[in-house]
Amino acid sequence: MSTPTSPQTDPSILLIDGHSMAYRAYHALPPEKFSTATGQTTNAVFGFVSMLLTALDAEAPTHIVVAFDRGRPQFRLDQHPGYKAGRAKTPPDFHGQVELIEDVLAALRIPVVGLEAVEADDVLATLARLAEEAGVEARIASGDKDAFQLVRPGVTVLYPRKGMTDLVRMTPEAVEEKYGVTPAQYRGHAALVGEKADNLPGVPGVGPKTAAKWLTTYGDLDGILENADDIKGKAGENLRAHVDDVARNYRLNRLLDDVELPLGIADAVRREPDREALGTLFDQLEFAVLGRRVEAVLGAGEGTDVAAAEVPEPVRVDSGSLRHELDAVRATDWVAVATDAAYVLGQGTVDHLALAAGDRVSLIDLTDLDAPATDALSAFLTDHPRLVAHDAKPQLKALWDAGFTGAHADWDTQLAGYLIEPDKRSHDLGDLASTHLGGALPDAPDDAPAADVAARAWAIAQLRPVLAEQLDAHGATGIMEQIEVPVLDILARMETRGIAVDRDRLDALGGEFREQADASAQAAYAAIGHEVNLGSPKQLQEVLFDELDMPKTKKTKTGYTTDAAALADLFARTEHPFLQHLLAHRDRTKLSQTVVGLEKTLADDGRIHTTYLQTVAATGRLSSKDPNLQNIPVRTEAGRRIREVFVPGAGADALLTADYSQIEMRIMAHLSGDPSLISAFLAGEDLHAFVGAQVFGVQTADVTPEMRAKVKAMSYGLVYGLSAYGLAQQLAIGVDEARGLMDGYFARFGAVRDYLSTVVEEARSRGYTETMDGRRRYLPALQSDRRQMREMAERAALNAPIQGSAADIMKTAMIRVDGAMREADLGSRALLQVHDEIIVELMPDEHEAVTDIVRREMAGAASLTVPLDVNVGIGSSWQDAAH
DNA sequence: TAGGGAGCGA
DNA sequence: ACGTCGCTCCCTAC
Repeated sequence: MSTPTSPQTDPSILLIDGHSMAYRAYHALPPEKFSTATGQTTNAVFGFVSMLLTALDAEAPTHIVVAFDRGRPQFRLDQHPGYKAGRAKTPPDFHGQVELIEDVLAALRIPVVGLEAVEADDVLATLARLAEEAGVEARIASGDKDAFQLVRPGVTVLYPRKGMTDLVRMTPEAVEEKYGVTPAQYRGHAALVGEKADNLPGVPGVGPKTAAKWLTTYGDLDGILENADDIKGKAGENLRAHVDDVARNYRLNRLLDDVELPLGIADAVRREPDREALGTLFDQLEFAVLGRRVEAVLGAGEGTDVAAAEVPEPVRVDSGSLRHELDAVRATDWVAVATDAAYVLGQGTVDHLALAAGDRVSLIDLTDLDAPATDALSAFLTDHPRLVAHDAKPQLKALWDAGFTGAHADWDTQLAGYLIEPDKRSHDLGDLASTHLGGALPDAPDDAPAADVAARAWAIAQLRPVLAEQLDAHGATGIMEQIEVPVLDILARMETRGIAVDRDRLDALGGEFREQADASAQAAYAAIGHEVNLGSPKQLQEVLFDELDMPKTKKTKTGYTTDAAALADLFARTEHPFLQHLLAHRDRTKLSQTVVGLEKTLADDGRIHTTYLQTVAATGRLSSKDPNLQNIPVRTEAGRRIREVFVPGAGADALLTADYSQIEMRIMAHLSGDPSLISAFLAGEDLHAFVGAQVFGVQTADVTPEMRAKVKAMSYGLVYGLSAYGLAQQLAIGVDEARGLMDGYFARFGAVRDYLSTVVEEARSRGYTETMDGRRRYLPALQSDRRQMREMAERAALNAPIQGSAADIMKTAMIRVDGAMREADLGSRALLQVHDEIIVELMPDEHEAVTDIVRREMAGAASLTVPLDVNVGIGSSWQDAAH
């Protein structure tokens, strides 16, 4: 498609009637199918944006403006106070969507015009005239038929049909075809027929056909009115009786093409979108598919493809020239490294490696290097103190696999992007280049994939100083260098090592769960007399609510929930055995699936190698995938049996688990400075019993298990921004009782309440929250005037400093533990991290030393006003090591 | 193939 | 409307 900045031989302007198109979208798309997690309806936004993309794609305009109605149409109201009266009130969820559309347009850098007292179509009519005078083709996208009067050579109206992406091109010929009148006659046509939506009645009994016939006979409306007396029949009679109405309609439906505008055609030149803002916005709107369409339509910075234009031709390096090349880049400050590392069948491969420093880019074909050159490169990757990569972790693993065992990274542009914008879903190099370099990466030519490696290295080299400066501005340089980079290396080693699994035991367990699941399914079928897919919520709803006529549960988007809590509740009411078997089946299939997932990822070396993601959790936590080892069951007896299959591997003789005790509550005590909470931790008492005693006004010894459970739920809930309603829901108690509990809590721990409200207010005024180590999370939604979004952001603001500080502490602990074990020359290594717990594989004779190290280094990872207690256990399996 | 429902963990 | 941060599975509609 055409590029916004390149000169065009055929300039054209796309003029969009914002309100009419948004309104059409609102009614064209079912709102229930377009709503975000926060409950925001987005059907109008979605429809508008897809229409916009379609039009941009099809018309490739060089200029664009969107006009919105604001205030009231003064000129028409003056003449006809009833103008647009009686129109259905705009639905409440429409207005907010117009704001969102304006947000999208701002991110796309599309100029928006909204004038008090002037309707959008008058603005468009004026712009169409200006365009014509400037020799610019105009395309008007409008759902308002009045626009048809503007059609002429050089001015086309795009009128939406049914779906939003089907735009009919109304040229002069198309208008004649459809209405039997010329565009110039269209106003008269509309005046005769009338417009219900605008409360402008026409001549009774005169429809499009008659109006067209009269207009062709008499030329225009004046001609008709002059000859009104000659027109026969009922229609003629009606016309004579309604001449005033028709004249009024004609005056009112004229679009003004001479309103004063704040911009001209030259100001409407298309500009590069703000991709960063657009990404954030589309994330919020949950427009994943549309986001990709934007890229397809707008191109990833096509036309300003700085990277493509400027990336220097790489120097091809061979064994003979390698040393010289390494010396050349060694003399520079930072050196960017990129590879084509990939994993195939659990084995890392890497064929090409590119280095970039300043404007010099060199490309090395690793498969072509002789042994001395390989050694030289290996030494370089080991010793150079300023290597920067993008998403270094998988590349390091591949390089280690390929024999470059000392390869390391000192900086990572992906981590930098993450620290700057932790809420973003992905941090592709291409995205960073678009955002910070003003142009996208060139596509890799199919015939020369290695050229892409060179371009990536070059982009990384350009990005490092830019991102380093931003990191500084965000106060995140320390976190990058002291925490994230060292952790990246440790994670790479943990992943490479993996954790050993007793395969036979895992298989046996899977069979056992499968059998139990099948038995439960059979029992469930028997209870209702037929088979049904127990995994289908839809079919379950039919059974429960239609067939068995049970009371309806809480609504979901597509029906009524069949989740475990609802099923348990239904069982309490109906005691229908089907429910019990269904719940048991759910339970067992879940466990069976977990086992299958583990079996699938169990590598030939008898170990499972998860992948930790360091740049996805907005709070600073890690996540784990393929498989996720951070959600292995632990709460039920059967679930814990899965933990028994994780065992020490060859050479090791035990596993050690070490976890922080109530780290989030301790951080809460520290950050709030609440004296009661602090003294509870200092006294080393059972926290929940202590809090229970305070809240219920009894001795600690008299706190019942029920009281303890309630207080525990509340304490943790507070960290997440729990409401009285939510607490009531969870504890199955009344909202009043829940509120009483919370009041009692805050009466005793007042500093906690103060802290929580301060956190939110500070975040609101500064724009971000901060962990103890200064890791920020930006929450612009705190300013939102949409309550639901704002409250969600407020809860995130409550939680982020606490969850994030815990994450920082754990990362620091991992670095300290790893360092201490190496320092002591121990062979034991950490294998897994589960947020507040690490799992270490113990070598013989190292149990005591590692236990000491882990205790000391974890407890010492932060200094709080309360102690950081660490529980340690050793055993023959993950389960056995639990304490 | 993408999104929803469900469920596991901290 | 009503508790944060994640990942994975299956089903279903497209």
